[in-house]
Amino acid sequence: MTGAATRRPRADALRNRERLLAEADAVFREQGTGASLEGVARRAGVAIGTLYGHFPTRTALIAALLDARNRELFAHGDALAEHPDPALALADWVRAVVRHAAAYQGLAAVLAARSDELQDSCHRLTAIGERLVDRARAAGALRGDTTGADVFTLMNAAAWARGHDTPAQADRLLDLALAGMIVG
Amino acid sequence: MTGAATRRPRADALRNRERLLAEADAVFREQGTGASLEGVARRAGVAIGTLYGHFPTRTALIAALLDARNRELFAHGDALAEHPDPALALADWVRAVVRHAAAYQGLAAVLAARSDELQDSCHRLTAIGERLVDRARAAGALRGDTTGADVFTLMNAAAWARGHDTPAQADRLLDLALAGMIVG
DNA sequence: CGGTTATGCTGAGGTTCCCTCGGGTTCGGT
DNA sequence: ACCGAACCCGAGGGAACCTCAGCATAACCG
Repeated sequence: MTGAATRRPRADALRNRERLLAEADAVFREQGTGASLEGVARRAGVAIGTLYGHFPTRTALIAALLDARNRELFAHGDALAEHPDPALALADWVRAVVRHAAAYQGLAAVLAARSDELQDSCHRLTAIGERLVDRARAAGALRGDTTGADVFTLMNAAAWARGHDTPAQADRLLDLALAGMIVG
Repeated sequence: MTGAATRRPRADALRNRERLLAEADAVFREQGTGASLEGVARRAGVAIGTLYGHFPTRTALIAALLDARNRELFAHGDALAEHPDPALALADWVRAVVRHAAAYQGLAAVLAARSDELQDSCHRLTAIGERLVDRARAAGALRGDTTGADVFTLMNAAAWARGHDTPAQADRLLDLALAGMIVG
């Protein structure tokens, strides 16, 4: 029943998938996540139907792009859980995620929408954040009743600001909010 | 040369303009600033060309909508300049602008783009903010080198968060950032 | 009040993008 | 070499954007 002895995926399918991911990454960096998918397909030398065959949804495409790059971010987050200074660790984490999420303009909005297709990435992300928040709180380094949700909102807002203001200005906002969150 | 003895504007033009503004306000509240302009025109009982005749650009339409409602906001801001507690005044101002800018989802992005069509509204807005910042700084209520630009960025980011998260969550973010900005 | 003229309205149409789907193609397996 | 599944193609129907040539009508004038 379950032993479906599935056939090896076709070589051209793999090629096209990689090509699409590469071009989508480039286009989204240039024009944001709202860019034309027909343009992506064109640049990848592939028909539009092929793109939809691999990625039924814009969000699915974005999710695939993120998956490919999340390993190191997660590794960094796990390492930070051992960091001697919980407050610094949390701040470092937030800044890392913001830099990551600002890769494509418009990504923050996609993440904030919390669609099913991004559940995996988001879940892991919030789990790490939650853990760092708990540790910081235990160390008495958190002001008031700051929660993991607050951290998530802050990361999204800062990532959004990075795409609509100068990065330097967005970083100032981030510093401000972190100063309000973390007891010096 | 300049004495062109211009003719009075047509009554139907004025009617259509008002109708368009009213429907645009309703539609933008429901669907955000990205809503279909053809839908707005339809709801206003007017052809699409009429809409473009009055408002050559989506941003121009938004600017007209804001103009109509900015009087009270500006009045509030001017009143706050006399408030006995400069820190409270600044916080109040930020919160008021954020509530205002969250009327339509997507408005924050439009404001952050700083197009010429919104120059008037934005200029006045930042001027009031700058004034309140200066007063707060003079009273020693501001942390570090916080600037008017920081306040502007914060307002935008918070307004964005309001449209993409729960308002309550966005307000928590705002409180956090204000706590980081204002010396208790 | 009718005529004149500027002002404003209309809606078809060119363009871009979205997404689907039937038919043709190509690859993996034998 | 050949079968069948897996995959690719691209036309095409929708929606929205924006323009523009021609028509309608409101303001002005005598």
